[in-house]
Amino acid sequence: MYTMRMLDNGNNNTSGPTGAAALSGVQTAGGTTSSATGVTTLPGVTDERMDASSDSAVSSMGSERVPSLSDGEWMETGSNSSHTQADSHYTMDYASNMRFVFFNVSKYRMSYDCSYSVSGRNAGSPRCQTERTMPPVAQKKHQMFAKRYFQEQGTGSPLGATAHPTTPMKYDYDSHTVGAGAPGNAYSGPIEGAAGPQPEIKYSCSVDFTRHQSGRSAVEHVHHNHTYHMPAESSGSLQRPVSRDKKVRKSESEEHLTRDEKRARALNVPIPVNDIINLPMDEFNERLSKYDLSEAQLSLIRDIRRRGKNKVAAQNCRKRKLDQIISLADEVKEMRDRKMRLIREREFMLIERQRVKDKFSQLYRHVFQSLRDPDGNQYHPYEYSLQQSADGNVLLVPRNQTNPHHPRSTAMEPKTKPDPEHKE
DNA sequence: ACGAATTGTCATTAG
DNA sequence: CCCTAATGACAATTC
Repeated sequence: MYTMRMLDNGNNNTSGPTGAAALSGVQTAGGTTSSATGVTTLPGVTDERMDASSDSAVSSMGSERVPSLSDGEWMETGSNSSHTQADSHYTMDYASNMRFVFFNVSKYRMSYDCSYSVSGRNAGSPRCQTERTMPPVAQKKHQMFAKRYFQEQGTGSPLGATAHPTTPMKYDYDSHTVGAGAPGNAYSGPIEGAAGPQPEIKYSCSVDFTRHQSGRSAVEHVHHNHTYHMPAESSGSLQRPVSRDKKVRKSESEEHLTRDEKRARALNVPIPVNDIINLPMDEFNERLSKYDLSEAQLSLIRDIRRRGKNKVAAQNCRKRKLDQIISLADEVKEMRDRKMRLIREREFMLIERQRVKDKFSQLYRHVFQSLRDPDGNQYHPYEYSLQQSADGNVLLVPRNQTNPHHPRSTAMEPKTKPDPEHKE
């Protein structure tokens, strides 16, 4: 029975001391595993080889990332255009589909309602006794170096020779391969609302809606598929929208293959890519055990599974990040609104306070002026003031007896409310 | 040509 | 210990 671990071992064997192949550029540099896996092993398959190179991560990073090798190139043999029609259609289809889902989220190729985690798969994962060695981590720089090295040298990969430097790499990849979730969905909430009045929020709806359209011909637009993609089927075939027109050059099935699928096909991997990626470990291992797979195949399978899962994870991660940004934007808006409310409330309270103050002064004057000394004369406000004692009684206090610490307050602004009823 | 955005991948960490 | 999700970083590509 094969396990991922065994796959790793397989890599080790093949690629040497570094262990799991795919991961290290060093390995690749060594001209071993992956490149061997994806490319060299399959001499007869020219397309695949191109694919492998175009992919940023064939089983081992090193050689495969040859920018010059464009998927488009090998997909569209004889065409200088970097965009195959298939690509164009795909892009448009996808873009338009997601676009109307909306906002930035529309940018994500996979549907987001899929749960963030695919947990639960580990549960039944069988343990392998063989040692699993994480590949010594090759630094990315090194990996890239390796890749470029091959590219420049034209060695280690057939691609080097055929690569067309000016041909933009074309991704025919369909994320739906991963079979992640259902389309259209989450993110139906208007971001605009979230971002609210804050124009500074970078993620505005407008950005993407206009994207992908420019530069497309009217003809291409015709083929938009405004339906949501369904999760990939177990068959492993990609769910890229089927282009309904003219490209008949290659079989449609072939055109819609992802890079990994092409690689898998090149190595005659008997298990659908979708299954490789999505099957629970136990089922996955069970499936692997049914075949007698070469190390190259096992290595590729392992990489496909890893990439596939990580791709979904990355998409979820980005979606989540976007969610957080939106959420924070909402929070900011909410706080701003609250601040404005509080400011208005404060202004109201200040006005109210002044109003009560004035009213009190008026009452104070009225009470004070109504007081008379034994001779029937009014008390002079400079000589007396009204003060409230602790028990609530209002006292008429001579100014000179007031608390010296209190600045002589004007009669019009007593500290406490006088009680006309309790004069002394 | 240039920069921003998007996407896939790798490396790493944590559960 | 193994597997996987999460995530930062990078590179390629697109717009």
